[in-house]
Amino acid sequence: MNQNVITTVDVVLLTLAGKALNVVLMKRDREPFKNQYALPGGYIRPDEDVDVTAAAKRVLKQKTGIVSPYLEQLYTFSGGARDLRGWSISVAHYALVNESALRKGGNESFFLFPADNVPPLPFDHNKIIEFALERLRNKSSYSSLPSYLLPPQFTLTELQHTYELIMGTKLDKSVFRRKLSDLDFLEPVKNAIKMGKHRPAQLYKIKKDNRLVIFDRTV
Amino acid sequence: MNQNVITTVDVVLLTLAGKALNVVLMKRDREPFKNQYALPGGYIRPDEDVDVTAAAKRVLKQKTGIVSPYLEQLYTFSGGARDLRGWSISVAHYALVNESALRKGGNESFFLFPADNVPPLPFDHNKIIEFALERLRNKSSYSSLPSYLLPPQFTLTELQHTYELIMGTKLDKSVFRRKLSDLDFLEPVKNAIKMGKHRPAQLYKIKKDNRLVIFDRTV
DNA sequence: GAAATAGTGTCTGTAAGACATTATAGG
DNA sequence: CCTATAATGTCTTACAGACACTATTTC
Repeated sequence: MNQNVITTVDVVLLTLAGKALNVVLMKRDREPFKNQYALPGGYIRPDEDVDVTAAAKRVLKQKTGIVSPYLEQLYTFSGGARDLRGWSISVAHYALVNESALRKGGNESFFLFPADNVPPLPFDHNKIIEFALERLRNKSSYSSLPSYLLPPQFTLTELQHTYELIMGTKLDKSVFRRKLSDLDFLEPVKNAIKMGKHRPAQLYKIKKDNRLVIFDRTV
Repeated sequence: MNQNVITTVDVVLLTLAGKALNVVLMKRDREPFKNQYALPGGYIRPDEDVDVTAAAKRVLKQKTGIVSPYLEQLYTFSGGARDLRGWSISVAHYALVNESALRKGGNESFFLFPADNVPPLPFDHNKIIEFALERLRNKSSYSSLPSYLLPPQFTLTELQHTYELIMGTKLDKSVFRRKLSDLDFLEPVKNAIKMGKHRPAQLYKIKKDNRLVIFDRTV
């Protein structure tokens, strides 16, 4: 049975750059919309991919060179209207990476755009990005998700600023730190101090290595 | 380009029956797993369905006769291992319906099973049901979602019991009602009173008709 | 010492939880 | 009257928010 459904994956890769949340876009190397900016995406390959998330990881790696520490299925976009080539499914994913890992691991073929100011894109890619941002905002309010945008070690102020940036709200320093210590998912890194023209700051890392921590309260 | 990916939808239809959460299952009318219980599901039909959610609604209607007041995309399950026929995608949805609407609108070809005691099912259908229950539990804690399991009019005690059943926790009556009135999404139905061998109870309905209400706090 | 940021302490208001009390039906 | 449930009130505690204060570095 041939249903003639095009099956693809797209990835919304987000990172912090220049004190703003940025989306990674690529110039399409083929028709349709050749040479236009779009999300990294591609066909599912049943012979290579064990499931759609594996497909998303493969596509991200092949197109950008990046292996993200956090990648999650977002939503499945579908229909006959979104792609000229026919009725299609895109299982969209989103991923987070810290900027230095992106600069180091990436193959330089991609471009960063401020997440709140993305140009009009082909297909329904603008909508997919909106979904990703909404998911990120929601999930950040009750999890350690924003830490994937930071390097492995960071100060509490850096973490707070990241939460503030994502959620678009100011947080009180004292309240934020009280909650963090209640949530008990960070640990100070011995002898790791961030210097500056002021009192130095203790560096922290996530306790459970590289695992998303879900809180029972909001930050 | 033929990718040979089987594209399907499955629906986890949940309802309240006998003071428990129940899943609707059907006996499969074709191979594989003919005559075994499974989730209502079917192929996506690009010529009929505008998107996957339309496909899920169509499949649910055709197989069970039911049009659910609430149906939401859940998660996309995929891979070469889940279906003998080949590499497949199932865009799973979940839906809620109150029991009397199910009895009235349904075509009697389905079966109810307690959601916490579903028999082993073909494909990854047990896993899909687990996902649906987890989503229902999560979303219920901060929304009016459980009201879709109740008739259009209900008492506050019935609503509270529904929340308790879904989330598996006891709630304090006074606290629950205080929060509900703060959340301001219910309205009493004039002259609608539920009688019994005790003080009669006021009947309520959701203010915004048939719309999911998201709270900024938990119930 | 001044500037800048790190890090902690204190007060207050509000909301949640526990529980008691009153209200209103049937028998 | 008793029983059962509806509906509301009260007290206490916990936590969020606001803000002040202290600490430690560079210049």
